Amino acid sequence: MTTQSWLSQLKAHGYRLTNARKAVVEIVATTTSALNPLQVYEAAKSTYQGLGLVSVYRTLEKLEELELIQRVHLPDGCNAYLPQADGHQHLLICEGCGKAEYFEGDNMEALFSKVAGKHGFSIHEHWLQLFGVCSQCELAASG
Amino acid sequence: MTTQSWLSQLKAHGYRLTNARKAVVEIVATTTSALNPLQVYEAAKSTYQGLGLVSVYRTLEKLEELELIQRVHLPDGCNAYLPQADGHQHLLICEGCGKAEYFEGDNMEALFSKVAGKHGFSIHEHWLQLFGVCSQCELAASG
DNA sequence: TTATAATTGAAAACTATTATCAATAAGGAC
DNA sequence: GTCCTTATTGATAATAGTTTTCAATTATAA
Ligand SMILES: [Mn+2]
Ligand SMILES: [Mn+2]
Ligand SMILES: [Zn+2]
Ligand SMILES: [Zn+2]
Repeated sequence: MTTQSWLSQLKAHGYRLTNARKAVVEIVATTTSALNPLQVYEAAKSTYQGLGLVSVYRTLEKLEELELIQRVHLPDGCNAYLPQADGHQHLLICEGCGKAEYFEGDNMEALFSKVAGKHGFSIHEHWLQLFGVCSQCELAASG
Repeated sequence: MTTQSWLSQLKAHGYRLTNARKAVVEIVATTTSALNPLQVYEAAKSTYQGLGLVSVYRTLEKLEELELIQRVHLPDGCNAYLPQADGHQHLLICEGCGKAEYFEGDNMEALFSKVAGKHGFSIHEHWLQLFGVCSQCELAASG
């Protein structure tokens, strides 16, 4: 289970397993939509009542260092986090419910070399995100 | 000239042409790299000494409403602005000097329909940004 | 069980952005 | 040009989000 594996990795890196960290990891490791620190705090507090918002920030920072989560930029905020994808993947995000899914298999090398040549840049990295509506939200809207 | 055209558009929408607005427009309309409010403020102050940071925020807000500028998300900040592209274009950004250029002609319909089918989403929008090094920075690094 | 040091939450500090407000000045009427 | 109206201004205060500080707590190894 992801939660346990993340806790093991924290431990393996010398971090102690505290109630605050367990509660935060439990939320972030299993979320299907990107969450900001306040959203994590509110969700995790129902598991561990004594949790402080500061510990959420601190734990997110560590999870990001360990590359277990990644920051996601959205139209209405740029500090939301999601479990990190394996390898090079891109995001597909539902504008209705916020559900985020990764996809891979973009093949944009041709585009990149065309643009690189035309503009005289050498390209190192790219961001690609798709926004749309998931089937569940589609149904909810039409039903 | 872009600066004049932007000022005309502000005027056409009933906004008065003030020193503060002129100074901000002059900077933002001619920049080649995305600037955040503080950067605009500092650059524009050399034109109009009395400028207040608040007026930069207010002017940027209006320019965005008039679709003369657009917000750009970067790895180290999400509140930078650039003159808006004509039609649907994407960004190519230099990691060295911040120079931003637009490009068009991505053809990603095949990718979109593949992803849409596989994930059961209907796709409405996409973000694509390329990061790299421009020829000038390349030279500076090697020379 | 005990000792140690990492971790905690509360509070204070900081930063970026927005709202308030009296003074100013742009632009239309004359 | 002068006058009038009111949009706009910059200073200031307020707010929101995030980080730092710090004494108390607690996870962990001895
Ligand atoms: Mn890719
Ligand atoms: Mn496109
Ligand atoms: Zn949805
Ligand atoms: Zn460059």
